Amino acid sequence: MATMQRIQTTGLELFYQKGYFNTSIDDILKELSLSKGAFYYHFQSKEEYFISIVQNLLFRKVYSSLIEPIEGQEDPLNKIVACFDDALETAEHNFLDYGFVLSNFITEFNGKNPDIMNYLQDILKVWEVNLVTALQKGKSDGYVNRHIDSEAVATYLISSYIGIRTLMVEGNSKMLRYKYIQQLRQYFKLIEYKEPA
Amino acid sequence: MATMQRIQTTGLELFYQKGYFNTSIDDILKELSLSKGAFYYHFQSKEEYFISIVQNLLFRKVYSSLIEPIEGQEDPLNKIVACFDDALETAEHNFLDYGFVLSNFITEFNGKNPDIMNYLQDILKVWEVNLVTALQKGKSDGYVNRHIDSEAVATYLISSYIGIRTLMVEGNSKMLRYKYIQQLRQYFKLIEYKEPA
DNA sequence: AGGGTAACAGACTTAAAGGTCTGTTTTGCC
DNA sequence: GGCAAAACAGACCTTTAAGTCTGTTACCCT
Repeated sequence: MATMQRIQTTGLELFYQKGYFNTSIDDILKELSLSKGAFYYHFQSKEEYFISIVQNLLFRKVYSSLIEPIEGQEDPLNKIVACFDDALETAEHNFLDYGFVLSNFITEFNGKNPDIMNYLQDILKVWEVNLVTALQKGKSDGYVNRHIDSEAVATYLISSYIGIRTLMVEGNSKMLRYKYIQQLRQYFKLIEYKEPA
Repeated sequence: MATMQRIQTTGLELFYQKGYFNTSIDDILKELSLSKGAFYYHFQSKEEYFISIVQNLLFRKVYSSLIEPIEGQEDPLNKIVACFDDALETAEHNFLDYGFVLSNFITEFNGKNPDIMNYLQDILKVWEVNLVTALQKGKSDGYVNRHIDSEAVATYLISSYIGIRTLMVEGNSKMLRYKYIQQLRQYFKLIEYKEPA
């Protein structure tokens, strides 16, 4: 793999684990057995470097795990449950979990770097739009109740996911996941299409 | 106000706004026009200082805004909605919002300082226990459906609250709050006691 | 083969941050 | 008033981290 990509991959891992401000360039280079020269040959600054990670790796990561599995599918509600459950299972199996990458960064950069915040919010926006689209399609296809507010549901879904991932860092993630999915299913009972009596 | 408390109060504000690791002792002292000598007379280290803030100010803050308004009240579901709505309104009126203090710190310290993590998780635990108790009491008092899993509901509530507060940092907090409360009410329709037919 | 450029090594500079230490001021008390 | 202890000031030390710069190695192309 090219050096530049290796630096990005390792950077995302460490930034995720320790946070952006708490991870030094030296930490990353030590992990890779590389030198300052190598790093600053490929990137102008730590900030520009981080942005490149966000736009490449982070976006792809969120997309492939939370957006793509739902996009264009039939039966959005069950797909969403399955997708969220998969994502939580992955998190559960990490020995040490560090929360939801995207929301961690949003928390870390809020009020500090509006530039980076925009890139992060963009990813959230794509996710939200995709959920709304899926719900609307679900209405057309007879899976979703036509009276629900798709945008509000999408917001609520994202909120709860961000929150449960934050809670899961504490340890008892298996139980949390179970409870969460259980309540998500309950919630969806209100959202799904009901046969007219 | 005593110097020690002033240092704590200002510290919580700055830690909240800029994060713990991104706020220097000098930042806080500059804000207060105090010197290093004053600080280290009252506190042993930055860490011990932060812990004192968590145990005093942070706990009280969470307790008074999210726990106390629900504790021991009748009709828990409506109380929870009102309480959450109040808390979100406060956040909404901050020109610059920095998210939910408690979950911000949890995100920041996770994997870095298990000691501090415990103190933070303790606050979460108190919140959760209180919600569960309120829901159980609601069952006895005929406000809450006896078949619901109180612990799962509490977890789901905390998750969604943490999440919506994270989302609200981006700006359009008024709309987010509206959508969130709307969906929360929907969700509670499943939870509330239904008159036997 | 050799020259040129891309890719990298690593010492160095500069700034900031946590913490120490010595000295000074203020306060409470007899 | 005087004195001891609490409360604070601020220079200083040490470490760390971002970024620079000069020099060296590896690779490609004719």
